[in-house]
Amino acid sequence: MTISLPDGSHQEVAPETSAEEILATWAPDRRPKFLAALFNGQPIDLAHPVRASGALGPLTFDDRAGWEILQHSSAHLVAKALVETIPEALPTAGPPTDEGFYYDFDVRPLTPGDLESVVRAMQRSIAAREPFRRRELTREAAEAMFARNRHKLGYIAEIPAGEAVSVYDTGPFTDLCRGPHVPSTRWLEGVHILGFSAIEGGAAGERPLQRVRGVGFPTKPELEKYLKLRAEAAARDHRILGPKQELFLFAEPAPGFPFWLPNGMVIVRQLERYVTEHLRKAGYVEIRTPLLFARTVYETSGHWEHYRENMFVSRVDDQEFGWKPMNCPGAMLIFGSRSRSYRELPLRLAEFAPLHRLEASGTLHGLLRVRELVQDDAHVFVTEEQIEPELLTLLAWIREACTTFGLAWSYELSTRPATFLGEAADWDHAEEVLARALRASGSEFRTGAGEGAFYAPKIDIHLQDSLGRRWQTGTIQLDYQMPRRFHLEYQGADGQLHAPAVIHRTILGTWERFTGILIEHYGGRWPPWLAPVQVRVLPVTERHRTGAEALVSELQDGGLRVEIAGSEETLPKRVRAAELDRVPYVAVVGDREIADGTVSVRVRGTREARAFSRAEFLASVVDKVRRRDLNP
RNA sequence: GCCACUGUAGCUCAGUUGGCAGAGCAGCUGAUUCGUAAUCAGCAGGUCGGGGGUUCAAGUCCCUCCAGUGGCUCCA
Repeated sequence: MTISLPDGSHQEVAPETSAEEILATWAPDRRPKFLAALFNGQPIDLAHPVRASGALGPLTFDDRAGWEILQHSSAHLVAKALVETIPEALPTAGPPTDEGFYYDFDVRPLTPGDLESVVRAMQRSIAAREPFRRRELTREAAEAMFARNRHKLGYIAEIPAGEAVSVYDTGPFTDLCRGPHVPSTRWLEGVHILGFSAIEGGAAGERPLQRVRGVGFPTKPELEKYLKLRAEAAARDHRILGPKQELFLFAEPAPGFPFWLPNGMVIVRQLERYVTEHLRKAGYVEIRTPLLFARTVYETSGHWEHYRENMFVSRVDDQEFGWKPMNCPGAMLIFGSRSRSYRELPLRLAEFAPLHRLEASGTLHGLLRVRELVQDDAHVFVTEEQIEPELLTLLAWIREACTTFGLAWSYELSTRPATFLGEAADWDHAEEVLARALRASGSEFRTGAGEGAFYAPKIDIHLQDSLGRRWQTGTIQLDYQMPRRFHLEYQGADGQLHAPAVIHRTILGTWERFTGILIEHYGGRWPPWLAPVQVRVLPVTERHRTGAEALVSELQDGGLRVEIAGSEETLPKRVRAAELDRVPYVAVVGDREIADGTVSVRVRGTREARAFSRAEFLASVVDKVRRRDLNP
């Protein structure tokens, strides 16, 4: 038998030689990293005998496939430990996920105490270095083995006839599994249980399954590195940092409805200003339409049929009024309020109005998922020919915006959902136009099949915070439905009446979610242009207050947001407080500074102070702010 | 909305088998007037998430509601 290896070399081996032996001979020094193998593109156990000529390569934790194998083996370990702890538990399935693995059990609700026992059982198994052993059974033997577990019987029934039914033994525990696995539980010493929760069971009325989630690493130090990163992420959580920096808060009688505090409003106003500057340049006009509309408007727009479960509805004089969840109906009514000419198009109507969405209570999540929100929204009414150039302008703007904020972004093309307005052919066309614009702008994108809005397909912008988590913010939707439903038309150059298309779009998305992401992305270290307080002035002693106040006025006259921290506390303590508050610039004024007209400036994150002339300091900060630099 | 868990001072937390509600930080007052990450002392701050129940006695046990957290479902 001839085996070809990844470096192009070949080995002649006897049949039934294990993958491990072949790979060990091929790369003895790297052997400890190998946790499985790839034979002709198929992952296999290292212990698996090779029975034919072909291409063989190793899999390590650094390969995606190897990573998944380790996650899946970790899931088996959890199942083994849980069944040891609760013998009547029925394991169902335990696949790898994007961030690790889970295993679902048909069992009574778990308690934290159960989890502790499970962890101990896992540690015992790891210490015992139990091998994962594959066995292939007949279908009948497998059915007999799992007779007590109807979930497993269901999986067995799904295995195509003719395909082997394989199980893996880990010590006395046996699980139905296609494999492959790591050679032994020794590989799982970096396994960590992230949590447990109930999930929807199979059929209605069945008890929920209990899901145990975790993540595995081949070694403890790798796990510790991951846990450290998670701790950092927790420290950046906007739900903690936001109230701490007095940006926003939530109160019990208003679940999902944010309160913006003075510091937070500074940031929101800066975002607003950033967007409106662009609106002016890009030919938009602003409108403001009602927050409530009678039900009939939503019947026209389709919201009543497709979005009502997410709407707040109020009854007024025996009439139902819905709080608007989106701005589109108002824009449609304005467009349709008089006859329109093609000369008015593209008509770009921007509206930053509060929107209300009755999000399910369990989905609320700080600023990232709220019930009252404000989008940097606009509706652009266009002719067919104007669509693509407009889309390209928008994509360029999004690129510019993400660069300004220092955020990484990605696109998702969300296509026709299960229930939708209009004709499938219109949707196919709109989806193609969006895809073409993305390609023309040189952007890569994923496709979210069925994720579109009920009235239009969309390009969603996903932002990544610095810890790699993804959030949807901006959106560009190409809609042929709503203009028709509102009977909108314009008179073309040909004298005929035509229906416009409308592009619904946001750039930053909502102030709420975008600010939440920024808090986590910056970890509270705001760029100077966004920082609620840009400069904090510290007089060394009370004698220097007048000098400090003079500096404050000078900086304020220059347009900066400045505050003074008087001498009630010692200087080192005030410096510490400023550093903890992440103030970009700390300006100290004492005898020396007053004598020579300078200011001693400590830039956030640096340990030493530098002397500037007052004018020079003001000019440099103003410049950073004007250019929207990311760092002070 | 579903399942589990959590809720004690502004924040972080302690509070034993049911038996007098505590600490640190923040805040306030006073002293100190200080040179780049914590000066000292004192004071104040609590419907123990809300309501109901068991008990001689409830922060602690039970029921219920609310909010939050994690997942699920959802997500223009």
